[in-house]
Amino acid sequence: MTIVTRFAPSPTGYLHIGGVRTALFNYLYSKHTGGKFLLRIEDTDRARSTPEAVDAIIAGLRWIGLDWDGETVFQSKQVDRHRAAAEQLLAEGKAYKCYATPEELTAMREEQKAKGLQPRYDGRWRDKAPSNSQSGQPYAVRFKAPQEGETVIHDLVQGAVTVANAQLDDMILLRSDGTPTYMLSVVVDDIDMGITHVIRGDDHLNNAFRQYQLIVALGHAAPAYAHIPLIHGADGAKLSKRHGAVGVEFYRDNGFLPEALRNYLLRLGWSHGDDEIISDAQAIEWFDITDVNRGAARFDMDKLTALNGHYIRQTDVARLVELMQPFMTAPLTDETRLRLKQGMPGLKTRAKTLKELAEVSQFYVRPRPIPLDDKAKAILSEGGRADLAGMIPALSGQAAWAAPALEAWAKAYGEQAGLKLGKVMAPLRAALCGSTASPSMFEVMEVLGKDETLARLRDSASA
RNA sequence: GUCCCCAUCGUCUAGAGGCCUAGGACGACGCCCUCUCACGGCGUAAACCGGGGUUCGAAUCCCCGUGGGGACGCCA
Repeated sequence: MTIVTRFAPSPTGYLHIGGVRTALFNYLYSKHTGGKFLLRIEDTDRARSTPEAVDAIIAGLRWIGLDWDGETVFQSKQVDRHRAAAEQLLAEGKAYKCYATPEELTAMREEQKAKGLQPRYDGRWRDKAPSNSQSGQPYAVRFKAPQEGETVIHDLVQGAVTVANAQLDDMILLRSDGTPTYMLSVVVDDIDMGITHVIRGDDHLNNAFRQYQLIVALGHAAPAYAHIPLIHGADGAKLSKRHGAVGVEFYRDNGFLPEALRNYLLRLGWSHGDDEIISDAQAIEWFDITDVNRGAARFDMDKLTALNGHYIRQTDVARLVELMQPFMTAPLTDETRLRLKQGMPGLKTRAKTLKELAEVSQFYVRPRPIPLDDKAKAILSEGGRADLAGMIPALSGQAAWAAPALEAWAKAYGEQAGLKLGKVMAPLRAALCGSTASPSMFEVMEVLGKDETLARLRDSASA
């Protein structure tokens, strides 16, 4: 049997980071088993679905690198199929018409809550034929769910989960305006798409019982279910908008690498011994849905950031220069691009995000005179300027302009001037980089070149 | 409230009854490397929610409690 999984987000504005993990698990499981991974947009909530939101989901999946098989399915285009399924159940006596109004049902639920009961439909139209007064009125179609016994889901993650059928009420299949509900749509679409494994957030676990019954009523075998725990925020509650960074675009726009996010998300609720850095190939080889933990995991930005730093260090220089460009304040010229490529080995160990990488790289691309931060200014005013003035003539005569030669020069100069090496380097750093943190100054001087180096030093010495 | 799920360092986790004096990673702290900041290396502190069982033996199995989470829509 070929395994077919799907990711079925509803387009509500952005691609939720928890959704990305769900998609990742679906993707990985299908790849691991040599199956297919499908995408279905659950856009049946006409009020909330927008083309922009659909685009955000697709762009987000592309960015994170989760490709799906076949055409994207839009649930809204399948309504005829959904409605036909409801009609079938109605004809078979497995569903019935309910004439209760929304107001009436709200009142019913209020009453139940007041009595401390679980609010649920009381089946008032389950075995009742409409009277004459109702016959022309709008009605909803409800599923005639079994009321006795129990339903058990053998969940691949949660294990056997049992619920008493008495707990489940008769869900609505078709609204009074004739449109299908989510419960009906998922089931019909999963059948039509040949989904064998439903891997989704465990906020759907309760729904699974109803969907299972519905599928069986429609005469099909139920798929295997795997309800994975939700991602929680630092406070332990379901990750939501108030936690801040919930959309994938946040991570993309703040300089995270897709491979880092993938690796991080994979390790949330799943592990392979003590392995932390896991390649895509290893993930596909090792991942099994039954190994996913049952407890929810909290999202830890620090760990993601550390992982991102690791992947940045792994990434080759040329790719980093391209990736960091959107974070640069000005477009690169041929000269600055070359400097960045040459300086990148020293730059990339100093940044954990592309955004930071762009920041620590600024001094290579800024036009003279480069701005100095407060600490750099302090170094220059506390004697640094005079030290620089002394170095400039000596450096001007330096012929071999490569890091090792410059280091030899600096040591010799320090000895001769009675300055410790650190004392020689600090003003150079301040003048050349405008700060007190930088890559090795010898490397910086080499990359900048003699002319630019001396020009910057003169800028500061004379300021 | 009712139903369902969960429970190992601050966080992510390893752990399938003896391998556990509980391992790794992030974070924290200290040291080393060093022209600064990073990177890297070394090290320290830090956890089995509580109570009962079962067993020769329990982080691992069972029960109860407690705590946390999720679901209870003519939303998806």
